[in-house]
Parts: sequence; structure tokens; C-alpha cells
Amino acid sequence: MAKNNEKAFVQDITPMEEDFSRWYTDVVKRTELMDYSDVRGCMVIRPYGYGIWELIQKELDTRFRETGHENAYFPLFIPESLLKKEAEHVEGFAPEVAWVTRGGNEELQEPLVVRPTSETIICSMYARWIQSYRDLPVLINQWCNVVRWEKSTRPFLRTSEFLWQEGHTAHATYDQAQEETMQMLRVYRDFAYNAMAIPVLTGQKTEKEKFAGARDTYTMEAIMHDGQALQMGTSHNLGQNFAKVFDIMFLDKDGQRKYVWQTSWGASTRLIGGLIMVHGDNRGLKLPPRLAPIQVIVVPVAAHKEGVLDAANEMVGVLKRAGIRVKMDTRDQTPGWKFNEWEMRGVPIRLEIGPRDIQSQQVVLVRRDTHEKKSVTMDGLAHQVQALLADIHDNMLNTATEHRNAHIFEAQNKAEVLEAVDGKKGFAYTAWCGERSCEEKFKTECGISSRCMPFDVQQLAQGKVCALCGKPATQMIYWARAY
RNA sequence: CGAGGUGUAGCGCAGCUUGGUAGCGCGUUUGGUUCGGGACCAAAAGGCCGCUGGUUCAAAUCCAGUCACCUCGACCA
Repeated sequence: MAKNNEKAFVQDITPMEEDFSRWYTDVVKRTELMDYSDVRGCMVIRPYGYGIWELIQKELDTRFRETGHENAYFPLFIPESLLKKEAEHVEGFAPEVAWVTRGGNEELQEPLVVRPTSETIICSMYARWIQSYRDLPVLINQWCNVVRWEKSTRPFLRTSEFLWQEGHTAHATYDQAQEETMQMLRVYRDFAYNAMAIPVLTGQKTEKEKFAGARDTYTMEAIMHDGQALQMGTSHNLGQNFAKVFDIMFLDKDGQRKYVWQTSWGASTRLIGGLIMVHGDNRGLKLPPRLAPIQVIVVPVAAHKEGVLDAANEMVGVLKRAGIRVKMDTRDQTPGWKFNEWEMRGVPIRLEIGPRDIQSQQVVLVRRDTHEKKSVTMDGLAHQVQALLADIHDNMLNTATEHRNAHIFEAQNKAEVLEAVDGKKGFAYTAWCGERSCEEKFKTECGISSRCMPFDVQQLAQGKVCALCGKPATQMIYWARAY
């Protein structure tokens, strides 16, 4: 055993301090979350990764339904003419759309784009469906794939094709649309905290960073372990931009024909990348219990010995009946090998059961987040496990919150912003003049972008000056390097 | 798309400069001994050396093209 400790394991994960992006790719690959196909930048989501996605879908869908939304499905292909209707929207997406120009052996009369997002095709349908104020609001979500032909790709964070959900709603008034936009941002925020255990920052995007075609964009942003920002979900108030070009009108109570007010909101498989980069450590993945495809892994020790497998099976049954996602590892490997394997894969709880435990009517319970190990009795095991899963969630959220708080730095001038972002590897929080040219200049010169303008603190900017250009400030804002 | 780098067994890599039988470690398969933090012994299987073309008696190796991936920029969920 001693000689093995000295042995360098060829396939160990690169330490995250050494090279964060190498660490990230190692984790994705070794935990079998996804793989690249032969098509440029298109990912194959493997069963373990897809299991996480299914849980994300479940958590989000529950929240969407609670807030009155329904699921539907719209076409993959969008006629060129539809995409081109809204000027800003086309301009934003044109560089990255994939085209279909042939069907069978025939050249298509009108080329089709593979949807990069579905506003246009959905609006074309809403124009037919909406006639009266009685038809409003329309509250529809769709789960689908979209394609954006990006120049460079990264696992989960930026792939040519990705899975997401996009909600599209139409309302009678601006206020209702705005309330919907904010409600969905709250839904995402709730999901981030309570399912992903990720403390996000929410706020409004600047003119420069907002969605192509939106009136206002709101976002939730998270700080990754290396201090870079990841946009994890967005909610847009589209105003009447799309309604006007797609002619979505309704006859209101007052007898007037009016354009509808719209919103759209989305979150993608990128969330999985966020999970990895916020919670992961040098042993690999660390999954928040609510999104763990396997919440408890049972490792029988000396499984060939009398009674071990029976006891393990019984325990699996008890946990399953309690609604816990549990799996037993019966592979022919040494226990230590399995411990490492499941820690790498991020399973929140490990239960070890062997001859000694059977004698003492106990099992060994180990948590992934703290590596704390204790013996517990078989009685009331399911309850203990459930309580522990809840505790692990809380602890992961706390740890991530501490990390977030320790990586946000108030900055008064450009040097301090750069020090916060590049020196201390975090977000800079500053007063800002609100001018697009100032923001663009900074982005071009330093590669640092605005993340969001937080709510309820904007009055703090009064009397301050912009940290970047020194003009009078109008906003408080976060800056960071972004994925 | 600009600059650089890499494609050799499932994974990680050596071999290439100076052409001449396809190598190593881990993993895999089979049998046995093991099993409480990455086990051991024995035997075995596994390669269009990314792809296409060229030079040559002979190409993993030299040349050209092409595709994919990685890093850094620009762009984006």
C-alpha cells in the first residue's frame, strides 16, 4: 500500500490552482458528463450529464408551472425572411446562424436557418393566435435545442448546439410584461439558490450587453472558482419591438387595436458548466443534492463475505422507498478505488457497509462536501440521509456564498477595477457614468465587461464619479471577465 | 476569423530532427488470491500512426492540402 501512495496516478485531475481550464476539461471528461462528437463544437451529453440536465429541467419546470406557464414546441427551422424582420435581432444573431439551403436534391427557394433562438418563429404564430384582450396573457415555454455557430467552443459553456428552455409571453400592458420579466428572474434566482446552491447576483444588463431586440434585459450572474463571471439565466422585457414587426395586435376592452407587450427568458445546458466551476474541487465534481442523479452511493466492503450484499441491498431498498436516488456499486474493485471514483463524480453521500458494520448494526456515512465520516445506526437511516442531504445543500450554498462575498471588491478607479478583476480574481463593484462609449472602450482595452446593475442600490451612485472615466455616476455596476 | 500548439491502442504519452518489423504506462479480457482510502500474481486481446494526395525501393517519420481539438485574442447563453 505504501508504494501506491508514492505512485503518481497518470489520470489524476489537474489541480485547479495550477490550470483552471485544464481542471475543468479534465472533470468534464473524467466524470463522463459529455464528449465532443465529430461535428465541430457539437457535444454529446452522456447519461450522467443528461441525468443532471433532467433534474434541472424538473426543478425549473415545476417553478414554471407554479407561475402559470405551459410547455409547447415550435419548429427547428426558421425561414430567412422571418429572422430578418427585427433589425437589431438579425444583426445580433446573423454572424452565428447555421443555414439550410438544400432539401433532398433541390435548392430551397428560401433558405432556412436553424434556430439560434425562437422569438421570430414564435411571434409569427402569436400574431395568428392573439386577437382579443381575452387571449392574453400567453404564457408559453419550450424545451428544445438551438444552434449557434460559435467561433470557439468550450464544454457546456459554449457549444455549437445546446439544450435550453425559452419562455415567450405576451401581455396586454407594459406593466404586466415588466412584472412577468421580473417574476421569471426571481424564479431563476430561486432555482439557483435552492436547487443549484449557487448564490447569484441579479440585476439589469447595460444597453451594450442586453439581448438583441430586447427593450431591457435582466440577468443572474455567478462567480466561478477562478473569479470569472458566468451568465446563468436571462429574462428580457421585449417591449413592443417584436409585436410591431410581426404585427401581434389585440382588440382591447376600450375598442382600440393595440400591440402586445412581450417577454422572453432562457437558461441552458451552460448551467451544468456553472455547477462544475462553482462547486468543484481538486477531487472533481461536487453536486448539490437536488441536482445529483445519484444522491447516495452504497459501497459494500468485502462483498463476497456472508451477509454483506444482503444488508447492502436491504439498505438500498429502504432509501429508495424514501424517495432517495440511491445506487449500489457492485463492481469488482477495491473499496478505496470506488471511494475516489464516486467522490470524483460528485455524489453527495457515500455509505460503506462491511462485515464490521453488520456486526455492530451500523453503517459508515461519508459526506462529499466536508469528507466528514461517521458511523450511524440502521434505524432511521432514511431520515438521517434526508437531513444530511439538506445540510449538504446548505453547506455548499454557504461555502459558495462566502467565496462570492470574498471576491467582490469595491473599486474607485480603473487601476482598482483591474486589480480586483485580474489581481484578486473577482468582480469589481463600482459607480459608473452609464455611457455606452465608456463601457465599450473599457471592454476593448481591457477585455472586461459589465455584468449587471444590481437592484435597490442605484441611489448609492449619487454624488459619486464613474470609476472608469471620472464623469458623474448614474449607476452602480459589477465588472468582470466573463465566460 | 487572427497568432501559436496538438492529432500514434479505451485513456495518458514516447517514437518524427537523421525514412527501414508499432512502443511504454494505466485501463480492458480470462483464471486465481484479495477487499474499511487508488490491490497482487499469471496469461491474453487490442493500431487504416486524424484524413487525402505527393516524394521514395521503402513514410508514423519528409512535403502539400484538409479536418478536428487545445491555448491566447475578437464574438457569444
